[in-house]
Amino acid sequence: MSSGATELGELLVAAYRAFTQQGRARFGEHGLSPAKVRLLTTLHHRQDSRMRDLADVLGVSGRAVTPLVDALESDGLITRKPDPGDRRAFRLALTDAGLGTIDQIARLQQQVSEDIFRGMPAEDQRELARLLRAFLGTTHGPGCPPA
Amino acid sequence: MSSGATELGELLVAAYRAFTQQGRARFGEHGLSPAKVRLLTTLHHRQDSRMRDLADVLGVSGRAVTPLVDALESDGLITRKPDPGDRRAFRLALTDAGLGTIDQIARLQQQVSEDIFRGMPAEDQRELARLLRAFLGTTHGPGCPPA
DNA sequence: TATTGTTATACTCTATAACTATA
DNA sequence: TATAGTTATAGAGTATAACAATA
Repeated sequence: MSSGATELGELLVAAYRAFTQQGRARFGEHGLSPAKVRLLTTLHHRQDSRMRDLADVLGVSGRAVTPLVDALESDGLITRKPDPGDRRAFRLALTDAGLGTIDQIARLQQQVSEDIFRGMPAEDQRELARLLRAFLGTTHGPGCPPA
Repeated sequence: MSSGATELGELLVAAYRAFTQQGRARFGEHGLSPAKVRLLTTLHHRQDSRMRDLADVLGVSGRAVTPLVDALESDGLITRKPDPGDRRAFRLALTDAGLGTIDQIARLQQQVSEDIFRGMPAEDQRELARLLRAFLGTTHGPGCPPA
C-alpha cells in the first residue's frame, strides 16, 4: 500500500545499491575506500580547501576529516600546508600522484557506469538523467561527488 | 568529458544521498539505525528466516548478523527460536512490538519520500519510477528493501 | 568569545579466522 | 567433511566533548 513516492524512494535506494555494489568492489581492488574517493574528488573540485571547508561540503564532522587527511598524506596523494592567512588552518592540495589517482578514479567510474547501464537504451539513460537532475534541482543538501 | 553513463552514475549517487540524508535523521530520532531497519524489513518479507539466510539476502557476512539480532532481541522486536528441523540453526520472527516498528518504519519512509519528492510533478515521479524499475530489471545483486 | 584542528573516547557496522555443536 | 552460529579480534568511518592555538 505504498504511495508512489514511497515506492520511488525504495527504487532509488535499490538502484543505488545495485550501482555501488560493483563500484565498491572495483575501487577496493585499487585500495580506494569510498571515504577517500569522496575526499579526493571533493578536493579536486575545490583545490586548496581547508579541512573545515571539506567537512562542511562533505557533510561530516570536522573530526571525521583528520584521519582521512592523515591517511591520504601518508599515501602521498595530498599535501597539507599551513594557511599563510590563518595560522590555525591548513590548505590541502593534490600531489601529482593524487592527480593520477583522480584520473584513475574517473576511469574506474566510467567503467563501472558504462558496465551497469549497458543494458539500458540510450534514450532511457538520457531521460533518467534528466529526471534525476530535475529531482536534485528541487533539493538542497551538501552537494557532492560520487563514489 | 564524462560519458552519459558516468554522469548518470553520479546523478544516481547524488539523488540517493539527498534522499537518505533526511531518512537517516528521521529514523535516528526513533532509535532506528539503518542496519536494524534493513534487517527488520527483510525479516518482514521473509518470516522465519534463519540467520544465514538473512546474511545471504543482505549480502553481508554471517558474523555481521549476530550483533544485530542480539540487539533486536534485546529490544523485544524479534524472537529467536531453535529450528525444529536443524538444531544448529535459529528461526527468527517479528514480535508484536516488531510488527509495530515495521508500521512505524513504513510511516517514516512514506513521510520522508513524500517530503523529498514533493517538488516533483506526479508524472515525472511515475516516469522516474518506471526507468528505475527498468534499470533494476537489467541488474542482479542481492535484492533487498530500503533504508 | 569564536573558530581551526587536534586528542581522547565511544559507537555502528562489517570482515576474517578459530571454535562448537550439529549435520 | 560441511554447515550454523558464536567468540575473538580488527578495521573503517563517524560522533561528541575537551583542549590548544589562533583569530
